[in-house]
Amino acid sequence: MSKGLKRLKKILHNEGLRFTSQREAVWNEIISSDDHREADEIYMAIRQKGVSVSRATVYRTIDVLLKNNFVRKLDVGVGPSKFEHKIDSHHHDHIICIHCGRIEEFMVDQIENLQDKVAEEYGFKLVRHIHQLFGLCENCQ
Amino acid sequence: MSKGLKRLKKILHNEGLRFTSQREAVWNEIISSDDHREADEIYMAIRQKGVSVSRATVYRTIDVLLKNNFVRKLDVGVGPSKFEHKIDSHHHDHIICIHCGRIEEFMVDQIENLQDKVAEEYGFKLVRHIHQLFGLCENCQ
DNA sequence: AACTTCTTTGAGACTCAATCTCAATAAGGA
DNA sequence: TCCTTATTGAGATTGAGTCTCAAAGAAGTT
Repeated sequence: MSKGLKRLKKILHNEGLRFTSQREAVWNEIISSDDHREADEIYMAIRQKGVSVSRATVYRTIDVLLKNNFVRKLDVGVGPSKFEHKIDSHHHDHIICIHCGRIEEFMVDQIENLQDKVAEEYGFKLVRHIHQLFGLCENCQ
Repeated sequence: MSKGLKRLKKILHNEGLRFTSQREAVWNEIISSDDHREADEIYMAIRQKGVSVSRATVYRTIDVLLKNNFVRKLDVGVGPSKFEHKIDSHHHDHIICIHCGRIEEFMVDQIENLQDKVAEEYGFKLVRHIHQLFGLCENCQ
């Protein structure tokens, strides 16, 4: 059994959930790509491969993965949310082209530290953050 | 005529739009509060005051104000977007309690500068950004 | 003021991502 | 294998936001 599958089983076990072929298919599809994809793209990709699954199950499985921090949800401000797996991937934020939709990832330690400081100042216990830069990429200016 | 009303007329003129009582009412309602309110709250507040306006017009007017940078849209991750006016208000980002919904504003020059640097690195011309910290406020921990 | 043109409004239909329903199915422990 | 309980899926539903289009109204022109 692959390392990834073991992780999925562990997550499901921790949540008291059952291991099903649908959940396995969603998991496999999500970890198979480093793209930022919407739920429907993931759903279609699974069906393309001949596995039977419903949209509802895709959304439900993504919710479980989100809750367990194996998937990151990305609201790009227009249209449906996008998702990316977090396996072997360190934290990063996004810079998004408002014209062509291109998404690049960035990570600046100093910003992360300043965020922590802000949270502390306001007495907040930080859980997550959204940091997205919107603009025009070099091809769209 | 108030300074605010003059501004509204200027915006409308610049966009080639007409000055109407509905647009005036939406504008007045928005600048009358420093809260972060959703479109429907603004709509209800206007009607409460006896002014007749439709939801569609509230959304349409907010769009005009957004486009002209007199209103900031705030997606808090759950439920409808919230709006706040930007009159006499400098730029800021938000730290949001995921339990009670409390919203505080913060602004760190250093973060803003680092963002500009990131955009430059990636060849992006920055248009706007979203920076939201989610966590538990002191009362909800 | 009256006329004309063209924008705006509003009630309600519509969109669409996401969630919910509930009967049928399947996981997994005994 | 049986039994209990979670899961699935087709389709209904939700809800924020947008669109439609006939009627109302703004603002320029005479």
